[in-house]
Order: sequence, then C-alpha cells, then structure tokens
Amino acid sequence: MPELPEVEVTRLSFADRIAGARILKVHMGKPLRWPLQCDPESLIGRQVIAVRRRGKYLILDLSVGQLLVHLGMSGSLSFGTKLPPSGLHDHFDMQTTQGRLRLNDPRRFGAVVYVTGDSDPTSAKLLGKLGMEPLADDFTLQRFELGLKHRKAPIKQVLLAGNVVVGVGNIYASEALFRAGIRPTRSASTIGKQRVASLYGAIRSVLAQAVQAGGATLRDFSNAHGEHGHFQMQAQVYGRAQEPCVVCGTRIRAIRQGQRSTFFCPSCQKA
DNA sequence: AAAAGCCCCTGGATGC
DNA sequence: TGCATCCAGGGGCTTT
Repeated sequence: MPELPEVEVTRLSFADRIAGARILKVHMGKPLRWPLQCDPESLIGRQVIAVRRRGKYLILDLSVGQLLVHLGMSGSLSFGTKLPPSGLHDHFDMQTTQGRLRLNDPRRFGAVVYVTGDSDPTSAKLLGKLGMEPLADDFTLQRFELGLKHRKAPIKQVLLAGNVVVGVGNIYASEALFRAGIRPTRSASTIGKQRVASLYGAIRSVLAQAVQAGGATLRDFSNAHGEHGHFQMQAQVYGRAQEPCVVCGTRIRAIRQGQRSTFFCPSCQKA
C-alpha cells in the first residue's frame, strides 16, 4: 500500500518521538517477508538514534547496527505509550523507554531486518539497486532523462520498477503520468524531452503534495499516530475507472500492466 | 542489461 | 448463508 509519501509521513510521525529511546523488549509475531536476521534479545539496551528513509524503506539507526523496515502492501506502524493490546496482525513489537513501536501487517509482505550497517550484504542487496530519490536535490532532469534513455518498456512500468527513481508506486505513477499528459503504455525511451520534463516535475509535485496531504488512505493506511491521509481525495485518475476526467470529461480507462492496474484519460494522455 | 512472469499472504467485495 | 473468484498501495527472484 504505502508508496513514498505514506512511508515519509509515517517517518515524520514518529522519528522525533523515538529518537534517543533505549530498546527494552522486542517481540516477533508471525514470520514476515524475511527473518529479522538477529536474535531479538540482542537488540535490548541499544538506542534508536534516528529514523531515515530510502525509497520505501525506513532505516532505524541504532547505537549499533540498523533496522530496515518495509511496509509491503498492507503494513503500517504505530508508535506510542498507550497502544492497544497486541492483535492478530501485529508481527513486530518493540518496547522502548519512549514508547512502543509496532508493525501491523495483515498480508505480511512487509519486513523488519537487522543489518550491521550500510555495507552489510543484506543492506546492499535490498538498498543497493535503488534508483534516485525523487525529492532530493540530486534528482535532476538531466539524470532522469539519462535514466529513461535505454528503457524501452512502458513508462508506467519503468517508474514502478524503482531502479531509475524510487518511491513511485501504483497510485502515484498513474497520477504523475496523467498530470504530465503521457500515455502509461508509451515506451520510456521514446518520450520527447519536453514531455520528460513535464513528467519530472509531475513526479516531484505529486509526491510532495501527497506528503502534505498526509499520504493516501485507500483502505487502511495510517501514520504512527493513527491518523489517516487524505490524498486519495486529490487522485485524478487512480481508482476512477469509468468516471469522467476532471479536465475533459472523457471516461477514465483502466488497463492491466504487469499484473497491476493502470488508470489514464485516453483524451488527455494521447501519447 | 533489461524485460516479463511468478510468487509471497490475508481480507474485502462481488457474483452465483 | 455459503462458496468461488478476483482484486489490493510491493518487490525480490527466476527465466527469457
């Protein structure tokens, strides 16, 4: 579920509150996508220094090592001193001196993985091939053009793949392409300079707006305070099959690309 | 190197 | 009410 905005909103909702906390107890529920890679007991006594984000991963820097947290499709984090009793889908529960951090993830595509640091092989495997951070200064139009240059696949799938630019998932890929007026099936390398520039701007502005809106809550996303996002109200094509385009009134169309649904306006996104 | 499929898993909505 | 089917915000892995 969570794309870059939801992960960033989650980070912002607990990073300051957990910073400096000492780990008191760690409990794992059912297996997640990958094992923790360490004895939970060994984390006790370590401090959480800071929470960073890389793509859709959260990185909890500990006094020794790091925890990589991924929310998968259905994961969400809560952090607080008065969380309700642990439930069926709570699969990671970490008590600290400043509150309890909990991952709820019904589908268990998410993960919490311990790594020793940036050079840990597991860290390299998971983070090493990630593309550019869309909201960072070093994500430039020139680098984006270069990234698309040799990609013949449909632009929607190149965005989703995450090896050119990270964080753009199924909702924001459709939204950014709509705002840029580009057909999702268009081969990435054949998009003209002008239109690549539009897409570049659209990716950055859509993601930034979504962070501002607290992310998108389609069914169950909430930040670590338990608050829902409302970007879904600003979605112009995602989930709007058969509804009129907000710009021209043409019916929004839904297609399948690589086992995922894509939404676009056949009139506003002609090429 | 890049592209296309296949899974992992649970639950909600829809249809018969 | 029950049961089958399809769909869902991701992405690593294997095979072309």
